[in-house]
Amino acid sequence: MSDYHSGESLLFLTDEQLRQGIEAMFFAYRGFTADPDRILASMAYGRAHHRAIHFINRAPGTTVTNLLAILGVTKQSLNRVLRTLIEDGLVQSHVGKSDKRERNLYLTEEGKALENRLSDAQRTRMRAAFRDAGPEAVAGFRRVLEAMMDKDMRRRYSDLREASS
Amino acid sequence: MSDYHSGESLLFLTDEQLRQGIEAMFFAYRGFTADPDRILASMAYGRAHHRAIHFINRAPGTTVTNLLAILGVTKQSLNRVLRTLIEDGLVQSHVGKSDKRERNLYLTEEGKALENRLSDAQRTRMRAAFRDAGPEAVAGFRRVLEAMMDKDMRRRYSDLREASS
DNA sequence: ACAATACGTCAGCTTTGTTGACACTCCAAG
DNA sequence: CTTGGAGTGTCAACAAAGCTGACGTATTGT
Repeated sequence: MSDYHSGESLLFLTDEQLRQGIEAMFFAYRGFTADPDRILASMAYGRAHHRAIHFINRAPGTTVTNLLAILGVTKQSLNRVLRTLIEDGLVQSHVGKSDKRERNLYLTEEGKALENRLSDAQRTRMRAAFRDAGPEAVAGFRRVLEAMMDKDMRRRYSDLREASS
Repeated sequence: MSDYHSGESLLFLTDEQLRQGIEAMFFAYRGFTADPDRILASMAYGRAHHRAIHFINRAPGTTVTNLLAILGVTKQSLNRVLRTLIEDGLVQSHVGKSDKRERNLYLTEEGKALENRLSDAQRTRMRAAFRDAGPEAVAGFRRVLEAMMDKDMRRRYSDLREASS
């Protein structure tokens, strides 16, 4: 079960290598969320609020249904988070212009300020990691992560990339 | 705020590039946990059980305190998970030989069987991603992830790598 | 007119994390 | 040999964030 093409240069597909990849993901994801988590903990917010804020900032005017699909949670779960953000004046919900059933979500100035604080913290770590590893490593990082996504998530990820052109 | 050394080849450190890295981590981590999650959902277990099982398998005989540090949760939280695993006969807890305060944790045969099912699912996806991306991309992936870890987590990660030699 | 869609909300449950308090065992140092 | 502290386990209470199911309302499109 351990060697697939013994002798060839497929050593990077060893079970041991794969396990190291798994553990690297686990430990790195912890680092990845650590800085925003610290900021959020000082307020009444959690990771779920961060995610909502991030993607509303990324795609201003997005609808609830779209956000639901991106975040992969239930309506009820998102709604709880969204309601507190709206009550606290970080997010605005406007009735859709063409389709009045839809709500278009926007960050307020205060919301943008928090988004900036959070993603600044996260970007700082990411920037340091990218710089340490170098451009080729970053390209590889991105390639592996993209290959690891579910098919629909890969589509949404690509959509977001194209949207920012 | 967007360009740091305009003109140079540091385009990979653009805020936009960093944000894409952030989103890639988010979507990829979802894929990363999706397969084991599906298996666990069919039992009475969750991700926390998976993590405990993984690291007990990785370092048989590890102590509770060590596991606590690796997983980064509280004693009470881990204990709840560990207790159900012991009750269900997946994990054995032996009183330490030299220091009888410590408990050395081991997987039973049944525990190993579950560990195998779970990590098989996870490895399959990881293997596909690694193969798609190629060995150089994998090396870059690992380099970036390692740079993204907290310092103590990086140490634990290296320790685990060395331990399997 | 009617079915489907988008959204919000109520109620209840689960997992996994948290604090705080307390007890027990055991090791080591005084 | 006593005593302090480390390692462990457990009780209680709570919070964040996910889930299902059910229901209501507004709006849209057929």
